Amino acid sequence: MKKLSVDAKIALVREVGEEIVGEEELRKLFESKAHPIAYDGFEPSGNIHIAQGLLRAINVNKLTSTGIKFRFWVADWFGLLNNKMGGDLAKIRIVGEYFIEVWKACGMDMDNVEFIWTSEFVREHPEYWETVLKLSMNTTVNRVLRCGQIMGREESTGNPASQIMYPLMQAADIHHLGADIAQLGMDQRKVNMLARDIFPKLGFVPPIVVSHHMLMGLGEPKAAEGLNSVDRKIEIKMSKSKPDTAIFMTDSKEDVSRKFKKAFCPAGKVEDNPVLEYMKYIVFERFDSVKILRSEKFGGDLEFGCYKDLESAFVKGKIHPLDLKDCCAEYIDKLLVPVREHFEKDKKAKGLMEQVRGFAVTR
RNA sequence: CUCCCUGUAGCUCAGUGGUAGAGCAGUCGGCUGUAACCCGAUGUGUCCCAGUUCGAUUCUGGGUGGGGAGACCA
Repeated sequence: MKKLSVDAKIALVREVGEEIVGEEELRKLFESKAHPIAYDGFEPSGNIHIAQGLLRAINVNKLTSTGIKFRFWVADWFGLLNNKMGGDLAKIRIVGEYFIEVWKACGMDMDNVEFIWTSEFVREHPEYWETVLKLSMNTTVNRVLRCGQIMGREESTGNPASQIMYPLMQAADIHHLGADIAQLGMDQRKVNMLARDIFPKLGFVPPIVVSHHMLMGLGEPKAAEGLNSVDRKIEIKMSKSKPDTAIFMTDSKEDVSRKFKKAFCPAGKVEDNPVLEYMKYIVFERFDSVKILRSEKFGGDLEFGCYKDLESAFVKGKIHPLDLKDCCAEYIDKLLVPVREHFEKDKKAKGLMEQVRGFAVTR
């Protein structure tokens, strides 16, 4: 691996982080450690879409290229707490294995990624609970409840006490995983901030928080009036509960093009344009040059070497939304080909996929 | 453990002793070289069981799920 300067490393982290809290600490971290630890956690649940698959891999690889080692927290117990897969731990574990296979297949830098299962880790580290209790003593019920959005729950009848446990446990994760950096999505920032606030009281080092962008869903972003920018992003993010506005890692080519065909894509507009967004965050991250195929009737083929050029051409009306859609679908599909192949050829992976497909999706 | 309230379409809710509606969402079609907007179409749902009744979603009882309060400590 070629040596990067601290500035170059920080620049890469900035590419991943839509928000970085503690940038000065990040500089010191890179100056003092060759291999800082970053963590991300995920609840295994049902299908895995490209924001969790492709985008996650892109971000992880950027960070590991700076020397960062990633710890992936396979949050099986959290999934249980959040009633994923009907609260069936056995199913949750199978889905967790399935997710890992997807990342293997889509090019994640597995040499610098370690997967740690919550249920196993906690069993081996009972001191984890002491941290949970101490955290609970240093914050308020209101503050913990305000972290509720990290559980991604929409409406719910009743307020399970798990809503208290979950954020406290997640904060404890950061410490016990030895994470210097909490590298989760913007939807997880509230717990990370909670951890930054409380950790000093317990004598722990507060994490640097690098929050990545939440890829929006393919539908028209609605119902977003009156929300602040973070809440809005969470509201319009890609969600497996709206299957036609999310591209899944194991979707067929036909699924991909059908979904893009239905996608919201206002001509010449950059804001709230999911297709353009996927071009930026995924396609141009993985391809040096992108070709838009058009018949002579519409002006012939176009080629772009970077996202900015494509964006300005689109804004000027030089690219029709339908051509952009077809192009984006084509390139995303190219990225899914190896995933499909893996799940076709690898027996273990194939078995996992079939089991996951057999599970009724709870939420 | 006791009492009160409550359970109707994916969501928010109407409604009637004679086999159920609205808004939003969704799906489909039309319009545009995409989608959206707009227009049109589209709802195999009354928590479960028993009873009363010619007939219950509507009444009664039990069960179960949800919410609230009380009781023990005083």
